[in-house]
Order: sequence, then C-alpha cells, then structure tokens
Amino acid sequence: MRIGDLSAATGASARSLRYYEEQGLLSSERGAGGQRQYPESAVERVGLIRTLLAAGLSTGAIADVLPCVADETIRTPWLAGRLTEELRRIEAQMADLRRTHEILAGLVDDYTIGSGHYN
Amino acid sequence: MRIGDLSAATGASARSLRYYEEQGLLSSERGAGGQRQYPESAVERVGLIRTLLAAGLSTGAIADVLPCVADETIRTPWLAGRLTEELRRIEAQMADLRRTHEILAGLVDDYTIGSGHYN
DNA sequence: CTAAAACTTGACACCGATGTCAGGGTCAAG
DNA sequence: CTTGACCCTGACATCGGTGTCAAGTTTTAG
Repeated sequence: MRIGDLSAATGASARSLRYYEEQGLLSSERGAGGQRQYPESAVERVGLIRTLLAAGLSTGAIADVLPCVADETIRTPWLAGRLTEELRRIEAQMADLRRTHEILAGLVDDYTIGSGHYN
Repeated sequence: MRIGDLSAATGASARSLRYYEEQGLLSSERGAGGQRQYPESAVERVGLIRTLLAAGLSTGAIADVLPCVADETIRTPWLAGRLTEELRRIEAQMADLRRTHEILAGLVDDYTIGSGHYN
C-alpha cells in the first residue's frame, strides 16, 4: 500500500507517517519512482505508535521500545530499565490525572446536588 | 510574601507565577515600589494550579474552572459543561495511559520471566 | 550611603508533533 | 500524450508553558 492508503487506514496524516519514518519508528520500501510502499503489517504498527504517542511517549522513547515489541528476543537490561522508566512516568501521570479528576468531579457533584436541592 | 517567597514555597519559578497572573489564574497586590505581594493563601492556590496543569488542563481551562473552586456559589450550567468536558478529556487520557501501561508492563513481565527461566 | 540581592517589564528561545505551502516527480485513466 | 490525483523533499509555522537574558527599579543589609 502507498502512503495515502496507510494514512486512510490509520488516521495518521501522510505528514506524520513520513515523520515516524524519519524518527526511525516506521520503515518502507521504495518503488521504482521513489514512492513509499508499505506492507499490510504497517497498519498495526502505526496503530501501536499512535497508542504510545497518545500515552505521552516521545518518538525517541518509542524508538527505544519498538524493537523490543517487534522482536521479543531483544531484551537487554538497558531496555528493561528503559521500559520501567516509562512505566513510572505513566504511573505518575495517572496519579496526577486522578487527583485532578477527583477535584473536578467533586465540583460537578456539588453543582448537581446544589442545583437539585438548593437552587 | 513576595514572589521569591512564593516561588520557594511552591516550587514554581517566578517566571511561571508572573505567567499565571498574566493568564488570570493568580492575583497579587502591589506594594509601594510596584512589587507583587501575595497572601498566604496564594501558596495553596498555586498548588492547585500546578495540579491542574499537571493533569493537562490549559491555563485557559483553569481560568474557566478556578472561579468555581474559589467561590462555590458560581455554578452556571455553562461551567458545569466546562467541567464535565475536562473530566471526559481526563478519562480519555487515563484510558490511553492504561493501554500503554499494559503493553509496556507486559513486555517487562516477559523480560523478567524470560531472563529468570530461559536465559 | 552603598552594594548586593530581589524585583520589574519586555523580548526572544525552546521543544515536539503536526499543519501547510512550494516546486517538482510519478502514476493511472482517458 | 495529457490531465488530474497522488507522491516526493524541504522549509517554515504553530502552540503553551517555561527558561533566560537585558536593562532598569526597589529593597535590604552592612
């Protein structure tokens, strides 16, 4: 498939797909005219990339982690450390979100109760 | 207290504190020489601002929500909508984080098991 | 009084993923 | 062949919170 097809299949813009390749997250064959050619499996890979991006991982972090996902035999101690580092970041971020969620949810509850009973 | 004290007390840089004021999140009295003067309560307020920022709320969103936190009588339907909007954003973000957390945690487990039993 | 420390405003720089535009190739259908 | 859709590279713009530097004012300690 060409870049437009992959874009349509994943929701990522062609710009983003080229960027992922530039950052080493995605590879492509080039046809005669120099146009990118992707295997079907690229759809899944882009999905994974987007998932990781959505969780706040940088392209650099993803570049570190992706080989590990692709080839399970690549398991260096360094990589394990890298993974747990990102896990800690995610856990911290979730804690931040929970705190704010509680605050805002509390306000909404007050509002609902207040408007229902007192306003 | 002056800006340096507030900075020390909250961990926010003086630059950030001025920025928060510029964005309408924080107010200050000005002394004779034009220097900012904060009440003790500012410490807590800055803490709240930072919590909300850490959860990914923009200064604009915080500006919308803060009056509501400060004065509980301010409860317009619009504000309730604004709050739930942010709540949904936060929930979506937590879902993204959970997905990635599972992926990465799975890899770490594989690594641990693998190194323990097979490597 | 003086020097250092703290403050003021204003401006510019950064990061990182993405948008967008320009100028030029490629490909498929008529 | 031609035309329109698609693709290529390269470059510059964007956003938002923060860092940082500059030049000038205020406060505080000696």
